[in-house]
Amino acid sequence: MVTIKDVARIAGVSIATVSRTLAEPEKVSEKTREKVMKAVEQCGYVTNTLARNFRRRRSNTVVVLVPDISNLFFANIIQGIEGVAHQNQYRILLGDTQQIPERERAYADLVSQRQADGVICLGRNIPFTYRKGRKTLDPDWPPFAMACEYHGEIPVPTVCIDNIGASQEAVQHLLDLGHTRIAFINGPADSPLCDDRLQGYRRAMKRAKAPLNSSWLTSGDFTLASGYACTQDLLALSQRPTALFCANDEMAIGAMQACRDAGLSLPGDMSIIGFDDIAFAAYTHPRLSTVHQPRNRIGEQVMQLMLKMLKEGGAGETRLVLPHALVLRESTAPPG
Amino acid sequence: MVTIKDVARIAGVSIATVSRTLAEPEKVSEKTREKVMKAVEQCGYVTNTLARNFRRRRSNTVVVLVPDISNLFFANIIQGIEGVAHQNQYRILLGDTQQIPERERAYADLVSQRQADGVICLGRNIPFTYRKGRKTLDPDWPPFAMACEYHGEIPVPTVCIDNIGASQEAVQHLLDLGHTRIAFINGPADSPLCDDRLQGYRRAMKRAKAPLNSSWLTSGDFTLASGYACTQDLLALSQRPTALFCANDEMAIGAMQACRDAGLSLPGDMSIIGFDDIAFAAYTHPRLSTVHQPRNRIGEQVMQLMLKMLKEGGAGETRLVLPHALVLRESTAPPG
DNA sequence: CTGTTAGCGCTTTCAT
DNA sequence: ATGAAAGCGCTAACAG
Repeated sequence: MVTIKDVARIAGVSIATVSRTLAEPEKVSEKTREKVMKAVEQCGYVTNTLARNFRRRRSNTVVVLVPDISNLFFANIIQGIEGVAHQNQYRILLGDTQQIPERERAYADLVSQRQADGVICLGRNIPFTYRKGRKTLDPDWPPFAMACEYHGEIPVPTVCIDNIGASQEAVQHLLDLGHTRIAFINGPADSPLCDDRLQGYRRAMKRAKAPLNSSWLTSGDFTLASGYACTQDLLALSQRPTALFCANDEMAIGAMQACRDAGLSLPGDMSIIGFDDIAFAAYTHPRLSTVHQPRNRIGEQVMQLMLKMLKEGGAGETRLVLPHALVLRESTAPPG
Repeated sequence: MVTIKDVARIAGVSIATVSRTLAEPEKVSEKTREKVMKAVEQCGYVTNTLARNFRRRRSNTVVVLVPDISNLFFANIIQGIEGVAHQNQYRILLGDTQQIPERERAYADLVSQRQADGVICLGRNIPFTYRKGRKTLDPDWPPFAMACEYHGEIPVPTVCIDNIGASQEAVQHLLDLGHTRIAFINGPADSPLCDDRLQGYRRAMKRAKAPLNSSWLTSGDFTLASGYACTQDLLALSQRPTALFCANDEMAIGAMQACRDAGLSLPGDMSIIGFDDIAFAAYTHPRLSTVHQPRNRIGEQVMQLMLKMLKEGGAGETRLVLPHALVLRESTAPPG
């Protein structure tokens, strides 16, 4: 293996000079720089980043915890994160946690082991141990930020959208079309984000004086299959809803299938609106109306936030709320 | 920061003993082990993996190069890779290359920098420089394997399916239904995998003595939009096909939409068959017939292969061909 | 079974 | 502007 020593020997300078030339070229005379660069080329030297990171006590790597990479929603967020990371010489260590606390912990531990400098979490669990009821950030935690999700009590720096507002708008759209029997297929109940979407739903229904029927409140796990199953339950009700608001597009697409299988025509017999605006939403039949989230930007912004924390330590009580947009396509119509 | 020295001091042993206790507990007396473990707990010591990796000259990290993580097909493969990696104390550094050579190179370089021990490539490009026309593995390359894709000339260790056979079966299914005017929406022409799928298509058509019309051969880039666009072109032809074979499910779903927009009924006016069997394929209208690939297993196997190379160096001319399966759903029918 | 010791390759004072 | 030297925290001979 070619090391900095070899380069120094060939160039006839000290290893310190080689190191400087590579890291801070402006601090070295032009003549020396040339000599060194020639030597580097000649022997094919590549900096051993492992040694550098070890010495510098940081890894230029950020762990990104994803609940499930086979959930399309996260892909664009990751691309956003990765783009900014790449521009800033940072690497992304992707952890697909499947919401398993042990795996979340394992990845977060990479920071204590100096394999990573910070943690970005796209799921709803904080991957560090903390006393239940804690309401402040623990100064012992490494640089840590969340995207999409947020914590109910601890003010973790976060990039997200206004889930209450977005949800309310989606339901309002259904109400505006004349629906009042509107069911909601939400995500897991223990998620603050889903809490907010539920609140938005409630708020819209209440404001419109539409009946709130608890059997119209179901929750799935964001998969196609769970959307299908929840819809089957909803269709079996004696008081059938005429419209469905789903907390993500996958469940909405599952819901569509369940309706078709039950012989309903869409959107005539059932209006359906989703959330996220994944690419597939524009390719369903009928095309799915949904709430658009700026996924790429969410990723970019949370990585920027992380970089800031890495440089300056702490980011205060940042909560960056990015704009969403209702995208109306073909899956909603006035009640038959 | 708590280091191995602190633990040694508290436990009253040498740092070597601490290191041993943590790495090879069986080589240490039980009494010492207890002392050390207690000291570790007491001061909250965590091994600095960066220092360890530096000393051991390996990182226990494998780079996975993905052409596009927002392409669903890759997600399950990555999950397979990650699962096996995790079990073996390996980390995955995910590189979303967008097929940009510069980015592929940048990620592959992590190996020369000792940030990673090997490279798994899910795309079709070899991320190392090599003379055009080379037909053998370069011994200077780090442990390197491909999944799904493979190289036309260089015998890179690979895990894949029989693309010629799978493609042939898909087209044969269309032929069996009575179609002869079968168009093919393939992926990018410079991909060996797509070459094989084209060959399978040709073989099936030839064997059935069906007409081979070059205007029925199109290629997209595996996205929904490209499937849509290719289909529009196909529908504008005076000699319209009655069936469509698409090289992935996304393009097939795009094709479905284009057909519907053109007023065709599915599968009556147009049979469509896809490739991959992503989750969405079972939730289209009509449900998409397709070729199933064992994505999780592909990922698991390629990581196993990588582990083997990492341990033993070199894997010979391995090409592991996993079984595929035709999944018939509702999107294919006899020609109207 | 345990301790001593010599680095791994690099960055970073501190002199010069 | 450059060099000498001191480690970063850990592992792995080697000796005892």
